[in-house]
Amino acid sequence: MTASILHADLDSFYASVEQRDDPSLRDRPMIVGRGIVLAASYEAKATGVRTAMGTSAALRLCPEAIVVDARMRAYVEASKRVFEIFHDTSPLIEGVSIDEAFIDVGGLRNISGSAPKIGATLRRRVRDEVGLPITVGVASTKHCAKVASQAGKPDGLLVVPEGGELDFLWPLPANKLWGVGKKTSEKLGRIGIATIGDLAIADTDRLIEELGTAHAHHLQALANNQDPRRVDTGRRRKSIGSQRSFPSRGMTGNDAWAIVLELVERITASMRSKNLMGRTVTLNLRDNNFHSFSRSTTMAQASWSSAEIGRAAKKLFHENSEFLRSGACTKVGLSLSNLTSPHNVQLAMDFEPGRPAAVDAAVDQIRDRFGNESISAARIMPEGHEHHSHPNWFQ
DNA sequence: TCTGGGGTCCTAGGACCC
DNA sequence: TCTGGGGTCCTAGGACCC
Repeated sequence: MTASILHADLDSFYASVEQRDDPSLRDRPMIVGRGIVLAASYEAKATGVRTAMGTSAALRLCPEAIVVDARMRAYVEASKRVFEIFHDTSPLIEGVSIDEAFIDVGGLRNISGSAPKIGATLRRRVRDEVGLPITVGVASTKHCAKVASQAGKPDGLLVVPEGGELDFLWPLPANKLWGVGKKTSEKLGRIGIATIGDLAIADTDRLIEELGTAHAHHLQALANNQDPRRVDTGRRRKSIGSQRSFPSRGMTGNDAWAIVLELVERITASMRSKNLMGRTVTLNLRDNNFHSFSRSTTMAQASWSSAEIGRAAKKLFHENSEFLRSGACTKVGLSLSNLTSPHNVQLAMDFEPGRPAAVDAAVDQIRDRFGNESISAARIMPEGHEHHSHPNWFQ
């Protein structure tokens, strides 16, 4: 196994974009996000500020920090440009999120050189062409490359040589493993596991008692650098959703329903633009003790119609109306899963001049099946052009 | 420290089918 | 009448990630 997997991860992505676009923010502690910290510059992180911390708490740690609002459009645009460089580097790209990807360069040695050389070139290009710092981890497995990029931050290139994986991994704290968070960390701590090395050689039966079979085997394998997962270029989205939270209590049932309707519109518009239909509708709720729960229903057919999804949401809403009207609800979310991409449907039919009713009938059929919003283009081909396709019929 | 908004994956029970 | 193993689908909850 050769070290040929890159994990490329933009550093403090949102904060770096802000510092790039506004020179007055450079080399200064700054935070993106009011409410909670979405990203912080390294100058702010040096004082203990962390992502997902309340902004007010962050300002207590770092009173001189400048706080700016998130500009999602700028981040999406920057991300696109960086991913273009990724795709220019290798055809084998697996995007993980807006700011990170795995890149398999195993087959490129004769064309582009060694993985570390490719990683160095990639970093230089992202810096020169997009103006952002990026850290690259290089290793023989996805997991090790991911841990390496975290260890290499900020603005670094960390290569774990073939055969050196365990020397690299074992001294690190167990929570550096991809998939070990707060809860799992605590469980590991209870049985005396502090480092990845401890986990690697821990008694498996004891581990299973604490974590369950699958989780225990998975983590112990990762700790031993056993990660057979390949860079997967064909990953498809599994769910799509939107949510709103309300810091204070006192949301009425009408407020909540208005928000549900707004979410339905947002989500169905997004689904149509992405050519996705969904069949399972889930209502996610949170109470004033920060306890979350969900209720879902599966429709007979996938849809992106706001009317159909709205009906499903209404059913879920009514089933929980007592809670929603109590004023205890602090968050409402809606998501669609069981996603499919509908084929572009072309309906070709002949009809006699003077019988447009036949077309109306066909459009009605489509409306019944896919919902009103699915019909965004309908054209009557002039004679002799009947076979021209219209690939964006359902965009 | 009083906590956003977007996701993924795993588990487990029950219904239902063969 | 009571019984098996194997499979899929649906629902709910939880941990984790960025």
